Amino acid sequence: MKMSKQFPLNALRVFEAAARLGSFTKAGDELGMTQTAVSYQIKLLEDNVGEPLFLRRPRQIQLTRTGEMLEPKVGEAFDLLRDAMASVRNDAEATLLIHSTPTFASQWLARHLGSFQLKHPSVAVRMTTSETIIDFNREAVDLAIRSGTGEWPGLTSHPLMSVDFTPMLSPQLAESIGGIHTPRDLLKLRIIDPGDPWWAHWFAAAGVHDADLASRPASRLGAQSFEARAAIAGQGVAILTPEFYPDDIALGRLYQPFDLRGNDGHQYWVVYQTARRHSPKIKGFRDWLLGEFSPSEGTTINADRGHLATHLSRPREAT
Amino acid sequence: MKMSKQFPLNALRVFEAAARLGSFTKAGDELGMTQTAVSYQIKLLEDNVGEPLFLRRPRQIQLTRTGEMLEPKVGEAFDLLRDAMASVRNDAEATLLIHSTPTFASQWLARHLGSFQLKHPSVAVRMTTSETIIDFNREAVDLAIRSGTGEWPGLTSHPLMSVDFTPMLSPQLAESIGGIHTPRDLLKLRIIDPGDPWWAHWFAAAGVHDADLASRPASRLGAQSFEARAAIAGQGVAILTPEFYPDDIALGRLYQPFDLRGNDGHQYWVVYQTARRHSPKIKGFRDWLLGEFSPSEGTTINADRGHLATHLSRPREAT
DNA sequence: TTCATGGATAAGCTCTCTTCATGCATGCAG
DNA sequence: CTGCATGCATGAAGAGAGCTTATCCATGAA
Repeated sequence: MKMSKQFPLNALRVFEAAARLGSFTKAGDELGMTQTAVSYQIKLLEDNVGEPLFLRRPRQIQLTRTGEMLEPKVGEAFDLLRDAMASVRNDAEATLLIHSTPTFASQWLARHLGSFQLKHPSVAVRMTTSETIIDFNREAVDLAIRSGTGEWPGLTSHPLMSVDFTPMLSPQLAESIGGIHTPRDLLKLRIIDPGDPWWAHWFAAAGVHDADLASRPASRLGAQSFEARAAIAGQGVAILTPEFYPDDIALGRLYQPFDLRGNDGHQYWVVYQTARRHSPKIKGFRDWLLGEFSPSEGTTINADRGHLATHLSRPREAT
Repeated sequence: MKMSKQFPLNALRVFEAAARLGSFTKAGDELGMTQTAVSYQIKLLEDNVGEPLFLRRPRQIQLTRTGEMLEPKVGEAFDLLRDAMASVRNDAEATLLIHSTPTFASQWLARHLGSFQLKHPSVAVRMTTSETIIDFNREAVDLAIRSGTGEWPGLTSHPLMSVDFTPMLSPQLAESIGGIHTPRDLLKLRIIDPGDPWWAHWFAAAGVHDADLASRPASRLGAQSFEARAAIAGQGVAILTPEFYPDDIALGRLYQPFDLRGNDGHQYWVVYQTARRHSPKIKGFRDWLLGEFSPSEGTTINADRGHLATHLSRPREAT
């Protein structure tokens, strides 16, 4: 015997409406079904209970004693369910869980998030960061920002910006060796995190092939922002993404000696589960984010479920 | 938009079980469905809420914050529903509503009901009476006893006893005219309710065709039991159903001068809605009642829904 | 490694539930 | 008092939700 059908749930919902409204027809209207269906469901419930719940009088129905016993509890139960669903739905819109790389979080989101809050005052944002790429199935995250190729099955991704990199240092440090005139000049200075493949990539692009980076003392700081702090403090030259430091550049704390930027083909993406693409808060954040990156145009392309994201939309500045 | 599907009820039930048991598979077992179906229902609910409710970890699932919000309320609501259904089901078995003709109620049921109570101590009997035949759709009645032909659409009827009738009077009254020797002797006495068709029927059967009943003063008392009281009090001769007065006969308060009994083809029946034939309390009462009327055999035949009752089972005493 | 566990996905079928059409009883208006 | 409107029941037929079977995948344990 099926435990499941311990009691006919739908029939109870119909009963609740019928008892409340005192009419099968009205109940049908409220529930968006015909009077016939209501009649059927009530009978179903009566069969299940083994006892009539309504007396069918000519132009009205009336609860039996049994029906009167049932009605308040059932009503209360459905109130609870309605309430539970409503609160969850509201809450579902109320807090947005964002995951980001630490760098993007501290260098970009931290400074821009305020404008999103202004636009969506009812949404509370909670942010988590990690270098690893999270699995939406295992972590409670609505939306993530990550770098990569943009191809993640089951997820939709929109490109935000390309991850360019170029050496940066404090103007004071540059002046200490009489200015940086050629890429090779950089080698006179301490290289922050010389093991970073970005350095090799950039020097190659700059035509410097004999830079002996491997022999230099390693000093991986982990997140790019730490390296930036170190560079600002004059501790050396770092290879950074300029977009992340507009303020430091404007204030003269960081200096980009060459226009040449490296790019390893990765970009930043905002990603979310394709199945949830219609969630208002997700849509809201995505649209805001894309708007921030291309004020004029709002190009957006979806990945089809389960395969191959698409991209396009030029990064704000190409090399 | 369908109001009805405000929220997916079945999905909520499944969610409740899954959240409680911490496993889709176990929930499926409890609900008597496959893991696949559980997965489907949960996804349905998540779509509806717009937010995941479980994190799918390798060998376990875990509620998200949203799921945790939902679980207690939903659990409570289903407890309420379960409780409501249980109490109604119990109550459904706990009280039995019987309707009867006043005569049968006072003359037969009143004296025998005790044995039913003994047999079914958990069932409370509430009895209503009226001369009219009640409509099961309009009155809250589980089971009725009525006289008639036994043919009522939608109802099942079992014959209890034939409604025989024969003149009865107090022995004292009989003696006051030197005893009752022939049917015609009765005409020397006051006839209680001479307009009752039973009298004409009986006199005709007795071969007395010139009894001028119409001219006698009418005195309809309504229920047969009142007429019996009057007869016992010596106020005249009444036409009664002897089975109803075994005690009065045994105690010498009523006297049946002739074996001849009239019968107009009606009998007493116990009837109930065929659809409810499996209700334990109804079955219990019916079986008890039929047992009382034929201790040896328990013949019982159902009427098919909507048509033509059947009968059989000989009344305890035929004419 | 291999096995066992637990969940997701795909496709197809079943049976519940719904609608449509109709009937019946009653109350109300003219 | 007749005719109309209201409200529920019944029966037949169709749609589609929801279930099952079959299969796959990932992980933790032996």
